[in-house]
Amino acid sequence: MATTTPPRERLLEAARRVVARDGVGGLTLRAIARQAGVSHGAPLRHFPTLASLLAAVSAWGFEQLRASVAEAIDGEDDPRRRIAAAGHGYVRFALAQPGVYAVMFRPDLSDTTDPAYQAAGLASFEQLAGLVADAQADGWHPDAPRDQVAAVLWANVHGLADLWLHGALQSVLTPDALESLLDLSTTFSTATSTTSPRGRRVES
Amino acid sequence: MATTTPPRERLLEAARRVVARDGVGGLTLRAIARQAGVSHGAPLRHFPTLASLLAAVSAWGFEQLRASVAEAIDGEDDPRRRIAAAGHGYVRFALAQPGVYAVMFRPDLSDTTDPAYQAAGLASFEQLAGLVADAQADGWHPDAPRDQVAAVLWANVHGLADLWLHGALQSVLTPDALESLLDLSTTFSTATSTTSPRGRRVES
DNA sequence: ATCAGATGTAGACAGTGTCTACATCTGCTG
DNA sequence: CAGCAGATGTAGACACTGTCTACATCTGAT
Repeated sequence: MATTTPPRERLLEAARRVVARDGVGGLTLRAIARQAGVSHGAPLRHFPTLASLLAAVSAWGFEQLRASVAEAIDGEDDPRRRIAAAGHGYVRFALAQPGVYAVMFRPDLSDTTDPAYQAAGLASFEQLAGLVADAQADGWHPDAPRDQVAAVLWANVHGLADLWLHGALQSVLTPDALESLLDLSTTFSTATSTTSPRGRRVES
Repeated sequence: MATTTPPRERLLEAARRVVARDGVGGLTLRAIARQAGVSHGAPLRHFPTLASLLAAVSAWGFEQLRASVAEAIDGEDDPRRRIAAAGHGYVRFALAQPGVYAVMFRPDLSDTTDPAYQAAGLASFEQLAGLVADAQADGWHPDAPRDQVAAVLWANVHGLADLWLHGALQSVLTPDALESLLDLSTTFSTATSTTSPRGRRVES
């Protein structure tokens, strides 16, 4: 006597299946309806528009992303190593759900004004901001604005994931280079360094 | 007696106008045709498909991107500062042409197998790889693989530009924070630092 | 002048998101 | 139990899209 899955959930799962199989190009309202086994207009009973359905898919993605990061940092104690581990968890999610990840960052597909979308995205950001705060308390870039540091770290891993999924990097690197890139990236970011380059000017 | 612009060029310019006005969502073949003042089927006389037309737009974008970076690094001598300046030139282009920039990194819109697209993208990458090689010759991360370093730097600025244009960062930062983020990002990347964190383990 | 190629037009087709009118099913209230 | 209200689904329509095809025009070389 398993409780029947509510139609909203079934539609979201159908959308995830479709985007995993056909990519964002094949992610149409009617394809989702077909995948869910309902008529083409049925999804609009639960979402006012395709963009709002995809916003819900994105919100789900942000929650999974947060879980993937949480799992990756679990067990690490050093604040800087936790940040590096978070990057690995981030990229691991993007590789596991490339279609969902693409939808999450495509404002022309997802309705980015959706409250659930914004809340999930913000929660994910604040997860990272918390890690930054811990590292700053540990002496790492203590004077830099926390949210700006978090934004830069986010951009670093997002750029890596996005370019990788785009295929731009595979054409110039070996197909297994992503792990090395991540290590290199966190080496840059979280190096124990003399914080500021104290104006080492090269006078001609 | 100005030589009449060939139809290919007029279509590309029309596409740029449309995406600048209506974003990628409004970038349809028919809207481009209307903007160019021709019938809806005319563009297909010059491009086999919409995706190939957008690939040409992207190729144009990569050339402009390269020019923007070239202009930004002009005058800088120190290799590390040239890399930082390149980042500013990169982001400046993305902000100046947000629509074109979006098309450039959207494989579901642009035909990424287009030879001109790939060539322009590769040339842009090699521009950056050259800057990396110069910095490495100057003692900056001399042992890291050049293309991997270039890929990470590219990811850093691309992630920043992409998240910024997406609007994700404006909601948590002030609208003029992008410049600060860029500086912070290059502080991370090109800091004069002890290169590796030499395994500073914190045993519980 | 005549012909070929480049360029453009207009109509068709399947597919899309969204709307509307109509059906069914489910649970509550009289 | 009867009846009703809301949730859920269906089927058809509409305007719009990318692409194809048949037909027109215009330009330049032979």
